[in-house]
Amino acid sequence: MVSIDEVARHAGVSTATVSRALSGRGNVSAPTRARVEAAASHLGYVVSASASSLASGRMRNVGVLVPFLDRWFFSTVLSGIASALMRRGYDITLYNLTSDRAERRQVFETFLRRQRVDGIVAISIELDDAETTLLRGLGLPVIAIGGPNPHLTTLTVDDSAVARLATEHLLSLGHRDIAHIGANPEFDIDFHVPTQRRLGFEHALRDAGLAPQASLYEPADFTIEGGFRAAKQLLGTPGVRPTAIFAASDEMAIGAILAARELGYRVPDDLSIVGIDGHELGEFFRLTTVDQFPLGQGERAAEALVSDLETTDATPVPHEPGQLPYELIVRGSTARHLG
Amino acid sequence: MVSIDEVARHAGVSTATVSRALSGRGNVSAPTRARVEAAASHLGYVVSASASSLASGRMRNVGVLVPFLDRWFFSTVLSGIASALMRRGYDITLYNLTSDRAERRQVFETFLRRQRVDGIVAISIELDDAETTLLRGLGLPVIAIGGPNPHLTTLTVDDSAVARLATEHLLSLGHRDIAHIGANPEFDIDFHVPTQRRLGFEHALRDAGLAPQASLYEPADFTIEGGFRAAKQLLGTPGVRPTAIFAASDEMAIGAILAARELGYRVPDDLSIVGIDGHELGEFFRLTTVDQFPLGQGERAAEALVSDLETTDATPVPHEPGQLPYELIVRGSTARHLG
DNA sequence: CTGAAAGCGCTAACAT
DNA sequence: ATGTTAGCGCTTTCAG
Repeated sequence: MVSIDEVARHAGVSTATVSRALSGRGNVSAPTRARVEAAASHLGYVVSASASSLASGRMRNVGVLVPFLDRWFFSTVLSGIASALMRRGYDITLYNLTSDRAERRQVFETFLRRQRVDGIVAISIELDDAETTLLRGLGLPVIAIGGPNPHLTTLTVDDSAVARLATEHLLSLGHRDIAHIGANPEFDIDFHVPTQRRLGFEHALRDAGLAPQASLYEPADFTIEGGFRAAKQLLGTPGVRPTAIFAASDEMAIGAILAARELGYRVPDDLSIVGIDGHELGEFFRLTTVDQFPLGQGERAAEALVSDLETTDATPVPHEPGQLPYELIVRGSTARHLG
Repeated sequence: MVSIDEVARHAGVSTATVSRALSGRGNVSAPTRARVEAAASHLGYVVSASASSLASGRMRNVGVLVPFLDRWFFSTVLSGIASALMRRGYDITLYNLTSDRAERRQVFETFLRRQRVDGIVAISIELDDAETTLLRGLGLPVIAIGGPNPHLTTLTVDDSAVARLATEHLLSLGHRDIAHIGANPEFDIDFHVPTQRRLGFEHALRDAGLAPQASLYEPADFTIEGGFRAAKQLLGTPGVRPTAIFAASDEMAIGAILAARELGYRVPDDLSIVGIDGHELGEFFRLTTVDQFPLGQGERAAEALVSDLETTDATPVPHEPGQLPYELIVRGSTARHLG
């Protein structure tokens, strides 16, 4: 591997100047910089990450914490993060936090403490107190996406407002018996996103003078299959039949569409279905949804972190939480209820 | 950050001994090692990655090249790689190779040359010659998954055999007019996987004494939507109507199932459909498929790479290419054709 | 604007 | 089995 000395020799300057010219920190005359750059690219020189990091304390690397790699939402956010960081010249180190407690501890106690990263982006991670403490103890800037964590700088949509918007869309179409597929009100108290969406749903109902009906709740796990099962349950059970379904994720909404079809309901004629997220398959299924632009969320988070990192001020830029955009996208899965 | 000196002081030994005790290289008496470990964990010491790398030349980090982050197959393979590497104590840095030529060059010419990784796993990347050369020029062990690249050590299923198996399944059920959704025979010559699958399909047909019929080919892009469109086309066009569809990916097969339903065909009664991959939604759609166990592929590749890395022999373990397992999973999307 | 030189925190000979 | 010490390749004062 060609090292900085060779470049220095070729350019007829000291290694210090090469370092300055290539990193852009410190003053170098234009002609000198040009010579150095020429020599570097001629020799194919690239700064060694470990040597540079050791000397400077900067890693040019950010860690990303994800709970799942193979779910659309997470991989899409990750994709946004990756492209933004690459543009800024940062590497990205991936930490897949499984539900295995021991493995998770490992990540916090060992992997993240190797001083490999300048900062961390955490995607929709539900951290327990011990983990939050360890994370903060790293002394690194951390930006969380989704599911507000009071102890971390968080970038998130207002999940409650998003759900309210989706519900109000249904209400404005004349629906009154609206079912809810999503959080289990009994067990999911710790999971912010599902719960916030459920609360937003109920909020909208109450604002319209309607009381939530217990029989119209069906919990599901945010997958297509889960949504399918829940919708079958909802539509198959005798009693009050919903004219619309609010699904707390697009994947569940798609499952619900499939279930409705299978039972012989026409969507949206017999049943309206709305989702949340902005899933790539939404268009294909003509799904009305509230898009939260996950790709953009990833990009924003990455850019916020990098600004933080590259801001020399002692005071980091304060990010006001919760102000991510969302938008109702009306497609073909919802229609007026003429009751 | 606590450094090695503090640990040495606490344990009453030299830094060299601490290094040896913690890394497991070199001899340390059991009691000394215990003291060192106690001191380290007491102080919360973790070796600095950059210092260790600079001194040893080992990074404990592998780079992963992926073309897409948000497609099921790739994120599943990635997931397998991540869990295997984490178990072995390796970090993983992610390089998302987009189709943007300039960005790709950046990855090969800068990112990968920072000496941040000990080795590379490339998932189904179609590399041009320049890129292959740059990759080999890194002097790092590289393992590719999928789409045999003659210049790289490759782990891949025999895509042609996989496709043949899927096709033979249909033939054994009595189907004769089998449509093909997948590679575009004219334009996809450079893409190994689609092409190999098409060849396997044709191979099986010929072995059964059947000639491929041009009108039963419909190219698609390996997505659900693509499969949907292709199937509509195939089933809607007057002329020879296929009794079965071979889809070169599960996602396209799922799209085809949806298209068939929409047109009023019952699957499998009126039309059999088979896919390839082992997609997580396969069970939900009762899709007959040939599973190639992508999670396991990722794990295997990671483990092969790590063995390579940790083998002191000059001669790296030779991996015979192409011998990954696959298995026909018969579910409900295929049935006998009683012609 | 540029150079000399002292580290950054660890590992790996080489001694003992 | 353990200690001593010379780097690893860069960045960053400090001088000039």
